[in-house]
Order: sequence, then structure tokens, then C-alpha cells
Amino acid sequence: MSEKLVLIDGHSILNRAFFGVPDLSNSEGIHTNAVFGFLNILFKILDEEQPDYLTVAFDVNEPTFRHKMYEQYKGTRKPMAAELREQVPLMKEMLHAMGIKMIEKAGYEADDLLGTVAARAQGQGVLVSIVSGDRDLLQLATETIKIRVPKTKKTGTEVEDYNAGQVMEKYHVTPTEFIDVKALMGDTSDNVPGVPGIGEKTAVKIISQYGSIENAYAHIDEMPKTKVRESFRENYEKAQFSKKLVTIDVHADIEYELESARLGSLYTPEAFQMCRRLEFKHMMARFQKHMQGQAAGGGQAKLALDTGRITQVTQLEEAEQVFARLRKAEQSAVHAVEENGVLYALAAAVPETDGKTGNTGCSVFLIRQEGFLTADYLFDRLGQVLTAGNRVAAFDIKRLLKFVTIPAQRRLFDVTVAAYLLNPLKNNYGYEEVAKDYLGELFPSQAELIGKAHYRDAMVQAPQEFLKLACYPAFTAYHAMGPLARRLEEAGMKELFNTIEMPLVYTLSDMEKEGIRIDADALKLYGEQLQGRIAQLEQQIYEGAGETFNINSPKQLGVILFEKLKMPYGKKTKTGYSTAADVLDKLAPDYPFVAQILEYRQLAKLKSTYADGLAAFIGEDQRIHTTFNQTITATGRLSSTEPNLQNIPIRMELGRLIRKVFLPKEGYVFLDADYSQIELRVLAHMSADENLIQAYREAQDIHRMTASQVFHTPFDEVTDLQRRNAKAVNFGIVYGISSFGLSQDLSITRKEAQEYIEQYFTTYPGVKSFLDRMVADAKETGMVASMFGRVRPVPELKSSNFMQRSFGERVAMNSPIQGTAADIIKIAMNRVHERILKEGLKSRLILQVHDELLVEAAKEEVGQVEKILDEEMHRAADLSVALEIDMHSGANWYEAK
DNA sequence: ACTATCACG
DNA sequence: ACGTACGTGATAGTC
Repeated sequence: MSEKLVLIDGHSILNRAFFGVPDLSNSEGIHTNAVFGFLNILFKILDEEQPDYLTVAFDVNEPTFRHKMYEQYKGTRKPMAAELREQVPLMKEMLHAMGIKMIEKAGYEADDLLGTVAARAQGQGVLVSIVSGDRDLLQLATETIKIRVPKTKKTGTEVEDYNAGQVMEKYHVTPTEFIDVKALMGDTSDNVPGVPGIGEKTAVKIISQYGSIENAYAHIDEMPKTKVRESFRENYEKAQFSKKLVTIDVHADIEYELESARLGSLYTPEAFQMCRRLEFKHMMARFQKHMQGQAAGGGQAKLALDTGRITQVTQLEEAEQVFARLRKAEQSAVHAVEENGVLYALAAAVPETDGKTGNTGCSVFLIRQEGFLTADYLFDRLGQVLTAGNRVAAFDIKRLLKFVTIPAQRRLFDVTVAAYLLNPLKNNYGYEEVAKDYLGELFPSQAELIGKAHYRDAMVQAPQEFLKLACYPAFTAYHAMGPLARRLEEAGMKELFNTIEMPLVYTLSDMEKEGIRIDADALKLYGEQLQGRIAQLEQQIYEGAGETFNINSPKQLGVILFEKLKMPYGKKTKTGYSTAADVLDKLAPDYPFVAQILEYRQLAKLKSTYADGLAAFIGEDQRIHTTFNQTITATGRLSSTEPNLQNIPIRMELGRLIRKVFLPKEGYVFLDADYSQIELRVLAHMSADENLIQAYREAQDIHRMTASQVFHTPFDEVTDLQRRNAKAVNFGIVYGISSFGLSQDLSITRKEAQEYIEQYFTTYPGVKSFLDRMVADAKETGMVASMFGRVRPVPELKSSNFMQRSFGERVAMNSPIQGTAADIIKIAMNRVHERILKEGLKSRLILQVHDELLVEAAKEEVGQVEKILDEEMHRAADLSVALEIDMHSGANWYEAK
């Protein structure tokens, strides 16, 4: 069988990858998506082709001969996006590291090099595949030279293949004739002028008949008398010129030894390091697989968890010894393999006691839940470990605490929370991420170990993988604790971690365990009432439309509204007409049909998300136990899931009624306290704007005061409209103002919005300089920070894309404010929770909704709890503007707001 | 798995 | 000129 050579058009594939792969960057903010996409395509091609030789060709930066010709003719090429340009050297470095042959030569384009090498290889009887996104290369296709064009589709990369035959099939011309087709039709993206008026169809027709531009011109009088013919006649020179541009030089003057392109192992230690630098996790795992068994393991870290050092415990006595060691150890780490409340195994890492001194290693134990080692037993012992008062590290400690009844001693170290504080932008803080970021270790992820299998099955079917899965987290937590603590200290977040976030783990754990009582019958009734009205509306809507359709489908609804009923459409989305509420709102006054749709939407939302959605979460205890996530948001806020209790309706009365099914238990009431405009007050404090601070000191109604100052109107004469506008501006400031956003919100022109903003900044110049400073700092340091030191990186500021950069600026303005408000309420939560416990009360903090705390308060304790809420929420931060809270009590959540 | 929509702060 | 408010999560439909 003949040997095979794969040739790759470097810039073309890199370019494809850049546009085909969503924006990726590593933690240093270097963009990596094009390199990533290129490697994916490369690996796919290599898997398919199994070639003997591989070469990648690049254009040289300096203009080539062909482009010089053109640039004299007209203009220059568009410059490459900065995000792509910075990836070119990375790509070359990576290919070099992988030992892949690269060619480039001044004066030649990659096409010419590819063509030349392909022709020579063909001459030596080698099969050639040329991979390029550029169809110009089709002219090179023969029976033994195949052109491969990768397409990035949603489903992955697909490759179109062209030998000479396929070119004939698709374009009805030979590859050589394809040059002439291309020259006639031109190519704007490639700066080939072509002949005006001739597109693909006409070009193919002419060339398939006459074979070449020259021959067609010779027979031009035979052609039908059309505008096209005259255009061809007039532009014949341009066509010939285009042909020169399009023709690939297969006799380039380059030195190329096929043997130098022979494919070795790509999985070199250097390439592996490159992957690590670029944070290509998946590819690193791939490398690891291939590098195993290779000499000495190069950079194999001293830390790596060697499965030989894991001791599996099956006997009760052994387990007791392990737990004893854990209780004694000054530092240790644990991990529970748990799913849906079922415990499968416990892993523990304790300092190594045997052998040499100065050893910082650990022994790892795996205790499966089996026999005498029951879940109850294991959780009991785990509880003892967590409450012994030693430094115990673990991932997601709140999850462990779910099973522990003993009050935890507060020296635990939550690795997940620490890693989140150090970089809140990640969407995963699993052991593989932490090990990579803080230990420089590459551990296979859960998916790589057991795929989508459940623990129960994996435990028996893949015991080795299961073992690793259980032990990596304990091992990683043990070793990462030190580096994480150091980094937190360096970043100035030690106190944030120790006095706010770690205590919050316990506070949230208690809140989740407490849950909130739901009147299931009332909820059911509410759902049924909604359903009644929904059915009515459904009928009316079908009548109005003259047919039945799925009202929940924006696509179908769009067709009914804007095609069948011919209503004027406002916005379009990527996929079709927008049917969003703000669009429909504008139509509703004129079309009762649209009003019905809006009402239907509202009711359907309430029914599915709230009536039915919440009902599914009511537990045996008649209570809903949400999960508060502490490591999700970019700003430091919490989030709530399964179910989300932070978005229970309140703005509309009908939705608000659902709060009547949230009840305190017998003998208790709800106490609800919320901060009044906490973000705006934080802004006043952080900006130290004298006027804004003064405004807060003088007035109850800050929006009216703002209106008075901004619009130069006496406080008492401020109109409702002025107040509403001022309020919108206040919001806008907090969000990182833009005139467009404000104009949308207020339905005014951008110019008017701009004037409001300028007026605002004139009134509060300190706010302006504060916001400017936040953006400037962020540009300099790459991040912003809250008052309590919580950081948020803002990589978007480095983008060359205007929209992205503007987003980064708004983020830089908003995050310190939102983050500080989040810090403050977290402090308040901890203190309220602690004081309730310390004062021996039965009342409990049960919910947080960003600026609001909900307490289930024993009736006889109401006065005391009110005092606690009032004092602790006020004291949480000492701002130059007083923090104010509104507090209400009630027999349900509706009444308590 | 992604998009559109809409609930909250 | 570019096309937007900041931060979330759940549901239903569609690919």
C-alpha cells in the first residue's frame, strides 16, 4: 500500500477554528479557541487518515507575490482579529512541541507550498490529503490528491472530501478548469475581482462549455448576446488577472524532504506542557493516556496519587483505626461519595506517619459502605471528625454537613469555596480543576473514569475507577489546602474566607436543613384555579387564531401573529420573530388577541414553574429544602436551586398570591427584613460622593431627592415622571450605565438618556469619578474588588470586540457594588444565625433573597428576633450612609413582605 | 444541548 | 459603526 501524506493549510484551518469554536481563554486571559479547534480538527483527520507524513504550511506575514499584485490593484487585506493573531505563535509553538513539520516561505502563500509539496509527493507515489477551509485548493485535486474541507457544525466537525471526481460531480468542471471558474466569478473575501455580473452558475456554464477563459474569449462571438457577454468582453483583462491570482503555483522554490515530515509521536512532554499552559483539560487527559508507558514519565509529579498508596478498609476495626487517626490528625481531608442521600463510600487522607521525617505526603483510605460499615455508622464517625476541631479539608462541606447532626466546629476548610473566591468565573470547582490549578496535577475527571454511570453500578463494574473517583478528592483537598490558603492570603482574601465565607457554609447548611413549610393543599388549589383560566384562554386564543397551535412555542406563535394575522413585528431573534413580552406589550392595546397571549403566558409560567414546580419539592416534612449555592455567581451573591426560592413572584398580584402558601410552623410567624436600596447606599459609600451621601442623610425618598437635584426642581415639586426617571437612572448607574440601556428602560431616545446621565454625573461628580476609577483599575489589574476584598476578574476588557469590551466596563462598574452588597448581607446572615443560636432561641433564619432575610420566629421570641435582625443587619457594615431595613411580620410570606 | 422566555434581586 | 443594561434559575420547545 502506498504511503500517505497529510498537508494542512495552517492559517485557513486556524481561521476556521477561530470562528467555529466559541471564545475560550485560559486563566491568564490568553485566547485559545482557535488553537483548540485546530487541534481537534488535526486529531480527527489523523484518526481518519493514519498518515505516514504530516506537514502544516503557513503564510508568511509579509505580503506575498500574488497579494502584492493585488494590493497594487486595490487596497489591502483586512487585518486579523487580535484574538486570532495572538494565537498564531501559540499554534506554531504547539505544532513544534508536537514535532510536526511546518513550512513557510517569504514570497509564497501557503497554497503554493501545499500545491508544490502535493505535486512532488504525488510524483513519488504518495497519496496526499490537503486539509483547508479554502475551496481555491480544489484545483489541485487529482485521483491521488484529495482536498478535505472541514466544516464546523453544531454536531461536531464534518469533512467534505474532493478527489478530481467529486469536483466534477459538484461543479461539473475539472479541477484545472475550476481555476477559470473561480477567476470568472471572483471572490470578495479573497480579493479576487472576477468579472462583474458573473456568478458561480454562469462561470460554470461558460467553462464547462469552453474549457478556459482564453478559449471562451476566442469564441465570444458565438455566445448569446447578453449583458454577461459584454461584461466578459470588457473585463477580459480583469479575468486573466484574476486567473493569475487564483492559480496556485505548484513549482514553488522550496526545499522539502518528505522524510523530514514523517509522523512521530505527537504526545511529547513538551506538547503536554503546552496543553497545560493553555488549559486544554480534555486534551491533557488524552496526552496522559498516550504518554503512559513512555520513558520515565517526564514531568510525572511527585504528588501523584499512586493507587498503591490507597488502603481499602473493609473491617470495622480497621475503620475505627482510620477514624482515630483522622480525629488525631492536625490536618486531614475527607470525601463522601454520595448520591441522592445514599452513601457509597468515604475516603480520607491523613498525614503519613511511617518512614522518613519531613515527609509531607499522606495516606489515603477508602472505606466502602458495606457490611458492618453502614451509612449511619460512617456518617456518625464522619460527624466526629468534622467536629473534633481539627483542620479538615473537603470539597463542598455543606453537602457533607447534610448528614451530620452534631454542630460543626469551625475549623473546616472548604476547598470548593476557597477555589471559588480565587476565581469566581469558573463553572466547576471539582477535584480535577483544583488539582490542575493549584497542584499542577492532571487527574482524570469523573466522566473520564466512569462516564455517565451511577456510583452504584460503577462500584461493582469499575472498582478501580470508582476507587480513584473516591480518593482523588480527598487527596486533592489534602494537598490543595496549603496552596489555597496561601493564595487567599496573597490575594487579601484571607479574612473574607475565614470570617465570611466559611462561617456562611454552616449558616447555609442550617438554613437548608430547616427548610420552609408549604401548604400543599393551598398550592394545589392555586394551581387548579390557574388551570381553569388557562383552559379558557386557550379556547379564546385558538378561536382568535382560527386554528389550534402550541401557544408555548415561540416559533409557532410567531407564525400565527406575524404571518397569519399580519401584525407588525418589532424585533427578530436569531431564529425568527421575537414574541417576548416587551414586543407583545406594544401590540396588546391594538389586539385583544395579543393581550390574551400575554395573560396565557403569565398563567402558564405560574402554573408550570411555581404551582407544579414547587409542589414537586415538598418533602415528607411538608417543607421545601432549597439548595443555596455559594460558588456560582461572578459577583459573590448566592444562588438558589431545586427549587429556586429566590425568584418567587412578587411584582404582579396574581403571582404574589403564591406567597400565601409559604407558612411558618405552628406557633411561629414569619419575620422578613430587607435592606432598603443597599446597592445605591453602597455606591454612595464607595464613591464617597458628598452630594449623594448628603442626599441620603436628608431624604427618606432617595429617588425623589435624586430627581430634585438632577432636574433642578424643588423636592416637593418633583413630578411622578421625574421621580420615575431618576429611579431608572439610579438603577442604570448601579448596572454600569449606558445611554442605550437607559433609553430602552424609559422608552426615550438615546440622546435624552444621555442627557439624563450627564445631568446625573454633574450632580454627583464623585460617582462619575468612582465608576471611571473602577474601569481604569480593572483595565490595569484585570480585576475589580468589593469592599471586603472579594475579587472578580474582568477578562472582557482586553477584548478587541467593542461589545465585549463595553460589557467588561459595565461589569467593572457593577461588580464592586453588587459584590459589596453581597458581602454585607452574608455578614448579617452569619451574625443573625449565630446570635439566634447563642441566645438559645427556637427561631431560625430560613431564606435569603439577595437583600432580604426571612426568619421563622417563635411567637414569643418575635421581639427578640426583631431586635437581632435590626441590630445585626445594621451593624454588618459601617458605611458613611446608614443602612436601613424594612421589616414586617406575618402569618405567611405574602403578609410578611 | 441550545434558545427563548420570564420569574426574582 | 459596533448592539447593551448587572446578577441569577426553571421551563418548554426545538434541533
